Amino acid sequence: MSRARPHPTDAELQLLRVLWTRGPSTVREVHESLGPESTTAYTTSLKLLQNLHGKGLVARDESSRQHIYRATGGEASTVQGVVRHLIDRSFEGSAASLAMHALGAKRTSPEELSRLKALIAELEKRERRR
Amino acid sequence: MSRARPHPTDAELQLLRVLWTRGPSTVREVHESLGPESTTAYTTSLKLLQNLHGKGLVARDESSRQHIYRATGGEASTVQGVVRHLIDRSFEGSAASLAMHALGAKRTSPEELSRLKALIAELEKRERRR
DNA sequence: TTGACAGTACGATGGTTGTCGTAGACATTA
DNA sequence: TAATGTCTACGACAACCATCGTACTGTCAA
Repeated sequence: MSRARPHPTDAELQLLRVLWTRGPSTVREVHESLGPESTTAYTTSLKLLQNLHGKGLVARDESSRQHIYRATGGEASTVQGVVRHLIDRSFEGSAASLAMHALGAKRTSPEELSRLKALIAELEKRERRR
Repeated sequence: MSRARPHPTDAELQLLRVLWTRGPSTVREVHESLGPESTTAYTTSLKLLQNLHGKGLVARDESSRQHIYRATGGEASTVQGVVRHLIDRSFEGSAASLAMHALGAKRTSPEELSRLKALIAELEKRERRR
């Protein structure tokens, strides 16, 4: 039985995010995509990527000297795993509760609100079709 | 730089939740409100409550032998702190992104969807008034 | 060939977390 | 008073995480 994939930690998620947007990348590319607010050392990024590799959340191509990492899971499913865990653990299983707290926590642009409404409409349609 | 009020961890948040719904309670009351799926020892709950006390997230009345704990912050502000941190750290600052991932992660009842819609409408009204 | 450089591997460290065992203080009752 | 049970305090523990320093390996130009 192959173990379920473990969840990435916060720091790991940031690196995964780079891989999702950039596609397969070397350690250096990932590290330098982290933006100037990240002051951590190169070897920290390297180690985290290696940890992710150990967890099976990224694969790597070792054929060239510079290993090339890519995320094995899509963003949607990976993030949903993290979020689902959070919901169960801290929001009594209610996704809507988390969503509402999120909207209360930070100002959200009208455009994003529209997209959210569209998603809700979609979910309602699906619900009605049950 | 010590933060004024640190965030509770997952396990601590579960205890806080009990205090928010039950009101001020003894350790035993909190521990037994945890439900049967929690198999941890009494002293674990005690220690976590003491940690929360150390963090300033709960206060306690020591006048009687059984100390009585109560949450110092309201649920809304405390949870928002946690969620805001999560949004900044893992969702590129977008509350809507977290909200959408949350709704994608778990099925949500029509009733909850309605409440969510109401909140969005409220936010939009506020936005228009800017 | 050798020096400088760029890469990976790996161990060490310090912090946090969740968990529990045990010791000691206190109350209640026989 | 003594026995028993309940409570808090506290230390120990393993696991996990982020971080970095250092060692090792390979490449390439002079």
